[in-house]
Order: sequence, then C-alpha cells, then structure tokens
Amino acid sequence: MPTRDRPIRTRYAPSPTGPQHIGGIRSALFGWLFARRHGGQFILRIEDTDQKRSVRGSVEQIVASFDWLGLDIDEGPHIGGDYGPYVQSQRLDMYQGWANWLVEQGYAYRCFATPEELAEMRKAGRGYDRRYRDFPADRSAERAARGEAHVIRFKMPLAGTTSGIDSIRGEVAFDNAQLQDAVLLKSDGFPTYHLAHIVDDHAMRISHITRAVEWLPSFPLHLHIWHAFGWEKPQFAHLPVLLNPNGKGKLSKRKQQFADSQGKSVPVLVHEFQSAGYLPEAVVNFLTNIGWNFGDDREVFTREEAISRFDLQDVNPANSAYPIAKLDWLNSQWIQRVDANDLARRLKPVLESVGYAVDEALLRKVAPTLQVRLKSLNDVLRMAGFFFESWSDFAAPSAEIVIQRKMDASSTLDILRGALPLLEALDNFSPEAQQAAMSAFAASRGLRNGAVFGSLRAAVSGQKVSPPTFDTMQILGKAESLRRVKLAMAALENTLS
RNA sequence: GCCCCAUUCGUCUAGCGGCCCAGGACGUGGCCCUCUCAAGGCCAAAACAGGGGUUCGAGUCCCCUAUGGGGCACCA
Repeated sequence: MPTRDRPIRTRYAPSPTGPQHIGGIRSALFGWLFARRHGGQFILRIEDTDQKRSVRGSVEQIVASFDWLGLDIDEGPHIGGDYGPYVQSQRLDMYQGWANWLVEQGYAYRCFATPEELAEMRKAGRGYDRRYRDFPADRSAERAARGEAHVIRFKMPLAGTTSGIDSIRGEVAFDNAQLQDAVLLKSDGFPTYHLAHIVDDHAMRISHITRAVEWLPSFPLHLHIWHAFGWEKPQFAHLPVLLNPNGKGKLSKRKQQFADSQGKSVPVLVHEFQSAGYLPEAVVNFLTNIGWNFGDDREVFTREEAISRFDLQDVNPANSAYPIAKLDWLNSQWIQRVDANDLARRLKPVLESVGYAVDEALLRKVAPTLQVRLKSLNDVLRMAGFFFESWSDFAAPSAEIVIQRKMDASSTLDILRGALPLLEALDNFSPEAQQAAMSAFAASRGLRNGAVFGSLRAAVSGQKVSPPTFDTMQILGKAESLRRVKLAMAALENTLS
C-alpha cells in the first residue's frame, strides 16, 4: 500500500502534438493545484513514444502556455531536474530493460503475431487471442535472437477481479476476463504508454497520478504492472473531462473553433484565449470552477486562494459541458479587479497589435474609465481606440452619430453652440466641474442630460458609445475637446446649408 | 457487441439520510440606478432522468432501465 507521507509529486505528461489544448490544461491544473496545496512538485514530462504523432516545437508551445497561465513547473525538459531526462524518447533503454525484466520474471512474454494475424483476430470479433502467452521460453528467446520482429505483452490474470482506489470516485472494480494482454514494448523498440508511464512515474517519484478518465479502463492493467514490478504504487485520480458546449462529445481538439448556441466562436487552444483578450487569471479561475468549487459560493478567486482549499477528493467525477459563457463574465470581473495601471500594461500590446504607437501616460489615464466596460481586453479597440488615433487627424463624425434621439441637426447645433462658451469658461476642467456646468445648461434649456452629454460625446469621441463624456474630455484636454466640438459644429452647419 | 464511469435548474455547481416544498453562479426576463455602453442593486422563471427497493425518513444508500461520456490499437 502507498504510504501517505511521501513528498507530493504530480505530473502532466502530454504527447507533443502541437499547440496546447485547454482540456489538457484542465487536467494539468488539478494536478498542479494539488501539488501546490501540499508544497510538492509539479513535473512536465513529454510522452513522445509515438514517433508518428510528434510535432516539432510542441514543447515550446506547451511551456509557453503554462507560463502564460502562471502555472509554474518544477521539473521538465526545458529546465531539467533531478529525475531527468523528461522526454521519453531519451529514456528508451530503461523501458527496454524493464520490459525484458518482466519477460525474465514471467510477467510478460514475447509475441510474434504479425499485423495481418492481429487484423484477422480483430475481424473475427475478439481481440488478441494470447497465442504466444504460453509459447516455450527457449523457443521464444531463440526466435528473438534470430531477429524476428516481436512485441512484448503483459500477462494479465485470466480470471477474478481487479479493483483499485480512485481518489475521486472510490473503489473501482473490473472483471479480469474482460482484459487483454496489452503490448508493453512495440516491435520498433519503443514502449507503449502502459509501460513507459509506469517506469517513469516510479523513477520520477510521482506520488499521485492525475490523468483524464479515458485512462480508467486501463487502470487494472496498470495496477498489475505496478504489482509485477513490486514498486510502491502512487495514488490515482481519474479526472473528468470537458465536453463540447452542447454536452455532446469530448471537447474537440480538431475543431479549434465552433459556434455555441449564441453563435460565438469558442476558443479551445491556450493561445486562442490569449488572443481573444482573456486574462490568464480569469482562464485559471474559469477552469478551476468546473468540476471543483471553492466551497463557500465564491466564484471569483485567485489561484492562491484555490490552492489553499484544493483537494482531489472534492473533484466532481462527472464530465461537464464547456461553460464558455461564464468565462466572459469572469474575465470582466478580473478586469475590474486588477489595478488600473496593471490593466493599462495589459492593454498596451492589444493597442500595439493594430498599429497604435501607444503613449503610456495617456493609456494610464484611459484605463480607469475602461475597467467596468471591458469584457475582453480586445474591447479597448472598439471602446477607446480613438484616444490613440492621431489627434490632429481627427475628423468630425457624421451628423447621424452626433444627433441624439429626438433631436435634429439644428437643435443639436444649438446645444453645441450653447455648451461651447460654458465649457470654455471653466478653469477647472474636471469631469465633475464639466458635468455641473452641462447639467445646469441642459436644465436651463429644458433638455435631457442625455441630449447634451450625448452630443458632446459623439463630437469629441466620434462614437455613439464611449467612456463617460466628461472623463473623455478631461483626458483629451480642454483645448482638444473644444476644437473637436467646433469641428462637429462646422459639420452640422454644412448639413444645414 | 462487451466493459468501465457518470446522471441536481439551459449551463457550471452546493448537497456526503432528517437543517432541502433543494442553495449559489452564469445566461435569460423584469425593475431600479444612469450621459452612451457597462458596472452595480433588487426581483422572477428554471433542476433532484425514470422505476423499484432499504429506512421512521432518500437528491443523498442499493438494484434495474434510460441517457451521456469513455475504453476494448505495436495512439497517448
């Protein structure tokens, strides 16, 4: 039985198949949270034993994704560690050694069945018929020595049941008669997952194997392999997976975007979250809320707060539809929560990405007006991009934008004509002072505030929707604001003549 | 086909036999606030898959069915 007091070490062991998918992060996150909770280590190991599936550059993408999300890795191919190498293709001799050891000990055997024979057996409806399970050891060794292609298979018990403890769902039992003699070592000398992960998890002192539910069916196989080796077993936690937003099928790796019920496109790759303007804090918060909950109805919390409460036993065993709509809300919550200067820092690259030369001082003034208005960092473009356009190139907006509801060109012109000298007379151009003057003006003319404020908003921003009018004018400055009001007046005069 | 796992509002979830005529959140609808857009506040509609047991008592335990997910590769 595993002892409870060994150091907590968990790992994420992806295949290097390209950009990091959010489903993998979800699984990794729970292992990471658990390790951090217990002051243990979190390890990255690359499982590249299937040569055909390996994609160059994958490790860099995976590491970049973890970096962005702030999930720190203690040991891995990019940083090394005491139990390396952390790439399976660099550990081949270990797997071969242990596979042979299992054969020598009688726990495994060489199988010379050809791919054609296997295909026939499959067609016949059943799996591998164990035809080499009891093949004489001397003849087996002889054929291998002659260089005949073969794999090594594990001898599963033929009867009885195997049960194991899953940290999330408790005891799980399997009928041994249903299980197959799985391949441990392929004919190309590479191990399968079944062999490799056990050799590595043992060598790397992994205390808790956290992996997706699709591994549950091979759990009994793994238990027997651990037993054959005689190694202390880790604890196992088979994590639920993310389903598509409609609840149908596992969240796809192939379809990178698809429409949810609102017709929005849905990010599934980590870099897509980044480019869609989500904060990493929000993404982590979002993922943490699926299949686990904070415990006191809190939905918004930091990763540190989550660490302080996380336990694998509290993970909900059921798979869940990908509740992507909640991410937008969470993102807006996080945008409101971060410090305004921090928000400015995060907004800068977004503005630069569309070609603005960003004045940081200006951005720091704009950011506070945006905190309650952005769902995504990218919304800054639509809401406040005009601040970063060349001011001298500012063109008066069309009358259609300046003229407010129930107003016309001439009444709007009247408003601007009346407002201009009042604003000009202000020594203090604070939003409060502006608002006091403009409210009084509106009242004196019997106008709605909206008619006055809205005309000014459009005049100075060129937009129907913007940050509050008087904040906008303060940021633009009195001179620039008044210049724009005059521009709008001139444009309106033109439409009237 | 066989095996495993799961099943509470549309969705994410709380609930580990009585505190539940089921709580929170997102989304949706309404109202309030309001210079636009938001944010915020208040309110509303909305669920224990079905059927059998066990028990004084079941969303909570057991069984069956249904549905969903996964597995049955020399992929992980």
